[in-house]
Amino acid sequence: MRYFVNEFWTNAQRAGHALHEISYRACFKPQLPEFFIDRLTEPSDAVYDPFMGRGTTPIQAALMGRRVFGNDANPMSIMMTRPRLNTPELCDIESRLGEVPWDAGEPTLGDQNFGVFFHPATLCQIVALRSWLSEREEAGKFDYVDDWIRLVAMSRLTGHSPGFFSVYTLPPNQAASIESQSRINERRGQTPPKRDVKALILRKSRSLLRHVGLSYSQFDLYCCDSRNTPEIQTDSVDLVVTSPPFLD
DNA sequence: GCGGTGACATCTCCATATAG
DNA sequence: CTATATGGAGATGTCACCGC
Repeated sequence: MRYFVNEFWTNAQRAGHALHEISYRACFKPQLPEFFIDRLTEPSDAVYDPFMGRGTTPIQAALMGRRVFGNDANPMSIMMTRPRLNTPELCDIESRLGEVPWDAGEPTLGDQNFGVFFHPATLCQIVALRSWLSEREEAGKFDYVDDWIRLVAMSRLTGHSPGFFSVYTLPPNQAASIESQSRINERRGQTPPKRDVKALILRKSRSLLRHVGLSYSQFDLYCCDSRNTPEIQTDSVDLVVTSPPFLD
């Protein structure tokens, strides 16, 4: 048995299951919920995070065979968590990506403001994917493969290496305004290069799924004020692991 | 005015994994 | 092995706004 004492924030403790590797404004290491889930629950017990954020606690609990309850007031949380609790096969992702009409994207004037981040051809591909996913949703065809593709696309939008859709910018857990990105481009003497959206989504998917995937049905995710979650029955949860909203 | 404050705004450096 | 990709509950600098 290995004990990590006050070592949950160091680089040495960062390695976890590949499914955790989604950037977010703030994210604790999976070893933290793992530490408590391991000691305080048994398989099939229910674990709940009322402020799940990118979903580290639900993902880790599911990996450990626990039942999962998750909640966050931010609707993006479900988009970032749900696809990783029920992962598609790589071949299904690839064939679905093949259905997207990548050349049909028509950026609006508003979209074109993001030209400081994206090459025009890349922007067209992003817009094509966005429209296609919206149409799938409206037609009631949106499934777990689409859910996965949306998550990976969101996680690839901007970053500071060629694995992202954007030109070099701040790290993916940070945000640069359009004005500040103009300054970054000028200082570095750079313009956004062409990027292959489909290829990058596939590459990140391969990385996220390089360990065993998750096919898990025992999860309930909500987008509520955590003070009022009537769907979660009294006494139905064995352990709460969370990190409440913080001020920095 | 003045010091303290802020789910701010902007940007750096380093450990680790992986490719070659 | 070396080179590159990638992720940072990070590390600082601004500046409107507050109570006094």
